[in-house]
Order: sequence, then structure tokens, then C-alpha cells
Amino acid sequence: MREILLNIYYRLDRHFGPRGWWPAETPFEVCVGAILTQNVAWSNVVKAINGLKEVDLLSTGAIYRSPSGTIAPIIRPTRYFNQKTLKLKDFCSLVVEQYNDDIDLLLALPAGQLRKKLLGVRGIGKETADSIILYAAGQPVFVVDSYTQRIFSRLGIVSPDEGYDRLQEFFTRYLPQDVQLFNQYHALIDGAGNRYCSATSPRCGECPLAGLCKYA
DNA sequence: GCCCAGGGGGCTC
DNA sequence: GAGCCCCATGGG
Repeated sequence: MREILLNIYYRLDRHFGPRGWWPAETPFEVCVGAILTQNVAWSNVVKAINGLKEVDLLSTGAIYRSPSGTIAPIIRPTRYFNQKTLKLKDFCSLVVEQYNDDIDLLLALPAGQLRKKLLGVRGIGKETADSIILYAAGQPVFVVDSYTQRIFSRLGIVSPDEGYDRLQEFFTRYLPQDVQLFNQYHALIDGAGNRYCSATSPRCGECPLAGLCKYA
């Protein structure tokens, strides 16, 4: 199975090249992006993050102190902006109140402890927590998303109704625990999911995995 | 005008 | 623990 998963990785890697994830200037910006990208296209997140930068609100302290009425209009392009405003403020509260406003202290926790802390924040679920651990903290956890589920079930490798935890265990069991590998693999899955393996109108003819895929 | 995109929480049973 | 609703913009 390890060879199969690495074969898929190499096919995608040759096709897409280095994806350079996560596109962010700081670990905190990764965290903000991970929350704002929930159920929305990344292009909308860019607008919101740029908007926060323009008014100098892209910091834990600033978001912590700013009223929701200031934040919400700026992140409006990311949809669910009222809920996401609360999510950002709750995350920043954790950093400010429990880690002396030093996000590096939080991100330095061992992955298991960090995950529990993050999952305790309203609005941070498994995928968002694992994205933060991998892309902001630089610790090797495999990030699962809906594309992972769709692509690998269409490949016939996992069951279509496999849950998050079981999918994560699967990749963790068979792949080397390597931050760079996990980083690029998730980014490649996203690329394939976005461009070729959509739910409603897949473009299997152009997909680099078509030769391996029962669905194609 | 219609469809849907890198989720998560809360509720019900 | 599965199923369902809520949230509520922008681009194709």
C-alpha cells in the first residue's frame, strides 16, 4: 500500500510541481486562512486577509481587542462572516489569554496536545486543526479533506463512507512521517480535487491519475 | 438565474 | 454516531 500511495504522490507531483503551501507570510496568517477557507474558495480568503492587513488587523491582539462589528465587514467575502468573526476572536482569545499573546508558544506544543487545544476552540474542527498543525506549526500530521475522501474512494482504495479519523490513520500508517511529504501531498490532492475530480463534473480525461482510477 | 465551493456546530433520534 | 439544518459570498 505504501508503494501505491507513493506512486499516486509522484504522479501528482510530476503533474503539478511544487505547490508551495501554505501561501502565507506568517504562522498566524496560516491560522487565519485555515479558519476563513472553511467551505469557501481560496480566492475569497485572499480578499479577506488583504483587507485585514490594510487596516492593520492581522494580529492576535488586534483581532482580540476589535469589536465584531469591525472584523465582520472585512471578512465578508469568505461567507459565514458573522460566524467566522467569532471563530477568529475565539482563536485569538486562546493565544492572548493562555499563551501571553505569543502564538509560537502555542504552536510549539507537541502535536497531540496542540490538537486538543485547537479542537477546544469554537469553530476549529479536525481538518482546520490539522491544517494549523501541519502548515503553521510544521509538525507531521496528515490533513484529510473532502477531496481526499472523493479521490481515494474513486481510486478504489478506501470506502466512500470512511470517516475523517480512519482516513487519517490510513495515510499515517502507510506513509513516512515527513512534514514536507505531508505538506505537498495534501496540496497535490487539493489541486487534483479542484481541477479534475469535482463532485459533479469531473474531468477525468486530463487527470494524471486516470490510468489508476476505476471511476475514470 | 442557478449552482456550488478545501467545514463546523447544534440539534434530534 | 448518523442525519439534517444553519450559516449566507462570489464566480462560473
